Amino acid sequence: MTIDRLDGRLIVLLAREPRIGVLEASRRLGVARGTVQARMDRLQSNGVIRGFGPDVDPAALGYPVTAFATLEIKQGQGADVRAHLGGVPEVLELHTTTGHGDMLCRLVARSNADLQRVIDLVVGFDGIVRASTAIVMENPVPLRIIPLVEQAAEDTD
Amino acid sequence: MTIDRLDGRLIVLLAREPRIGVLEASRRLGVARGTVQARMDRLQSNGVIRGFGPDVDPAALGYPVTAFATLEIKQGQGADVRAHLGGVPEVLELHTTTGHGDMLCRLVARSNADLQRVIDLVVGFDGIVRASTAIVMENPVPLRIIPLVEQAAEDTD
DNA sequence: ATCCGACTGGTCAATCTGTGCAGCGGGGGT
DNA sequence: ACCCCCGCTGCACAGATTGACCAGTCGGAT
Repeated sequence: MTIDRLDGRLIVLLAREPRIGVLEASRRLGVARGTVQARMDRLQSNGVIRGFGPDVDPAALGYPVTAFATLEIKQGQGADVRAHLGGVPEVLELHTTTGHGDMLCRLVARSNADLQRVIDLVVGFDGIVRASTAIVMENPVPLRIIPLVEQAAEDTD
Repeated sequence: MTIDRLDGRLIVLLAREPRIGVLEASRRLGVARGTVQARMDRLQSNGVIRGFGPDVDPAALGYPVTAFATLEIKQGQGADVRAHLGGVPEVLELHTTTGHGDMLCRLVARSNADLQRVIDLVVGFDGIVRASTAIVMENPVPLRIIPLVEQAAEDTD
């Protein structure tokens, strides 16, 4: 998929004011409503826009501590470990990677003390050989997509 | 902040069907429309729901490669490094952490070859002493929040 | 020259939103 | 035991938005 400048502007607009409607968006972008509708449909069926899920802040839910854990897995235990971690709510995402570890996961916890519980929960599983954890102190760049969208839109013309 | 079961059900519903309106949501949850409106307002002003940004898939934008880089920073260069990385669109998020590295960032690239360019861009900066990169192969658990929301809602009663 | 896809600008009925209202009930404080 | 307050309900209203159409225009490709 490629996106053009109008797609880019639309996505940025949606990101900045998510509650905006199709009509208002068309006014802002200076195009007809039908165009915005068509673009949004296309972006969604292309999979560029997966959806408009609510952006929930774990900290506000009582989970202010974030950490990343690098896991080393016993050969052939990958599927079991995936299933195990998938069942732990505090595991927000899980990746299998190249490099020193075999997996990388993002964890949240209610406190530093609670993080110990979560780590025990995660690591206390047979297929996991070793784990090393990095606690997040600051988040200078929160998960963002706009700069990339803008670059992708530029590259198209 | 704490959330109750109704908040939890509302968030889950919004996550599953983001385009749903207040009226339809109230029907599904079996409560009055005003209640849903009040809950949504509260969740948003509490910061539990940050917004409803479009969920953009970098892969669909032409950036199918994801990697995590652990960076070691020269003493006192933190602010400069943050600013530098903030200016790179391919840096989707950045954290400062405890542990072996000093920072952890998520990168995307157009290809494995392109990843080299991105890494050079990221690392080619004076304040960065060393970097180690892990390329993501699979993503068994994509970023999710629902299980945590459900747990938080349970814990409340 | 012609076709085609994309965009425009307009209409239509149906629906949803924001807002305000009075009534009701339980939990908590006095 | 009593009363107050807050949250929820059910309802109403005007105004705005949506999804679905349509014919006309435009530029690029064949």
